[in-house]
Amino acid sequence: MSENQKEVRVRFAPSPTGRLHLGGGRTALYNYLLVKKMGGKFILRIEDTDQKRYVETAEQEIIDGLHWLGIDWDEGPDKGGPYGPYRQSQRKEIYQRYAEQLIDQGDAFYCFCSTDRLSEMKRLQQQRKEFPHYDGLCRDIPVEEARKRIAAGESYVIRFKTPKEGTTTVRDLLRGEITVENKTIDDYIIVKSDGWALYHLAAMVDDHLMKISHVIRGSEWIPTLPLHHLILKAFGWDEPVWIHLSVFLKPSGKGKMSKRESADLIKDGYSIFLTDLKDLGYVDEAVTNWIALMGWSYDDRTEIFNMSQLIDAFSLEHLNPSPAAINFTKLDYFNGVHIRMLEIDDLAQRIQPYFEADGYTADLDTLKKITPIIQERIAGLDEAPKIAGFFFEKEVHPKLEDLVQKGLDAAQCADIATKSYQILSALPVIDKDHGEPEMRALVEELALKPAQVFGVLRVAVTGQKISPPLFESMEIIGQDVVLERIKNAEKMLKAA
RNA sequence: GCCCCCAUCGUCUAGCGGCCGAGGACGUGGCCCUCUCAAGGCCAAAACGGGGAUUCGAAUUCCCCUGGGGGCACCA
Repeated sequence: MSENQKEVRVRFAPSPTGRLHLGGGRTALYNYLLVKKMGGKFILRIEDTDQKRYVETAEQEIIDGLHWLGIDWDEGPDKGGPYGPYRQSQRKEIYQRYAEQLIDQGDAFYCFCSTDRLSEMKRLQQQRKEFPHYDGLCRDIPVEEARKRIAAGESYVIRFKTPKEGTTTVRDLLRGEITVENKTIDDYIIVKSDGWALYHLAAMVDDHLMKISHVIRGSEWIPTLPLHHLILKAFGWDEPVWIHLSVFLKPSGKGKMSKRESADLIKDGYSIFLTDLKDLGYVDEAVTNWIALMGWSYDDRTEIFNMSQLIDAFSLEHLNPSPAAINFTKLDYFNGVHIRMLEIDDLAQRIQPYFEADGYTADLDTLKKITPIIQERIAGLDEAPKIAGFFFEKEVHPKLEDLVQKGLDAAQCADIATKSYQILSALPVIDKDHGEPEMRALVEELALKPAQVFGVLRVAVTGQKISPPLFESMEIIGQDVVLERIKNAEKMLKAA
């Protein structure tokens, strides 16, 4: 296989330090779409070299979140693969070996500077309005001497030896060439004093060993891209195609969302965390569609996509490098659209947990009858019990003020209830053919507006001013219960 | 402070030199439909940040400014 037609291999490499959010989900999505589109392998790699920040539950949440979005991988910690292990914490020796190689080649050096000296150095530099960077004190300590000091027990880190002259240019697929002066690239630490490699070394080593062809990652990596290029060059390895995605900005467009702001969002029914979105009533199809379109587009009009359509349509060329503000109202729209596209049985099953969460015992058979009449009325799965919970209530408790319709008084509404009862009780059954014609005749007879007559019935039968279509609802509730509820409303109105 | 990235309606975006007196979508306003609420249909308001340059011709190319964002850890 020649250079330009090697297999597409991409990776999503999250750090298990927190929760999977929108930005991570999108990065994973684009990686996944590329692979599915081009044919190739998707690798999940866990970057857990920092044991201090490790969060026990994070890895599982990442896996759950990705699965929820419909993303799956070919190689990863949970499935193995030919280039494992896929958890960096299990690859410590590999990184040490490559770090040694860099030392031997003269591309890295041992550094014995104390953190005290380093922070003092940084303080002085900032005072002089310079950018904080390593001053090079240990840069030229001969390797033999350094190894003696290490043998004597001195603590050390390994730093990459950056050239101080010239410039480095790296090509990013959507931004073109990025050039920086070498003197602005610090002698970054690549191995910590505890022996663990840092991202800059570990990721480059793994990407090479795992034969990654395209690196799609967040733009927060652009500043260290030249360093990564230099590291790859020191090893003599091929470079992947670099693709740096834009960041997500808060809805106002002013900056990234802070931890605090992210936590506060939930109060408004939104969240940037994937697993929260599910609980909030969003369907995965909508979330996938939504994040796919923040930073990528297909053409000037198509925007409703399911996963397979996304795969068909995806191309790197349509990626957009500019930062995008998160627009939750558009997510609500996508959610409504995708909910309306679901099959009845599917939707019925998906709303069931939300009824249970709200304390209703909702059987699937009834749910399947309700689903068609609420499908286009809910913008989120969580809204289903709010609008249709009364179907599972033994009795409803309408408010008198709701029962009395605009332009009418209680006595008039009581009369409507009385007459409705007579009409509906005389029917063999209430369904889509029996009930509405007769009731419309009553509207004529009383010379009232449909809304007034149906309004009394709606509140009496559902207990709510807002409900799914009246007659379909009554059919599901059943004639006996409907009549009982009308009778009850009639009593309330007469007593008023 | 230094380095880097980005720049079309409020927001997400189409546009890759003439098809643009700038298209779509969300949201907003109005109308229609209508048993409530939705959904749906129609209409409207709404943008190329500024200045130079290149060109017969620039939203599209180049430069400067401005604005916004990201980075500057023994985190990723």
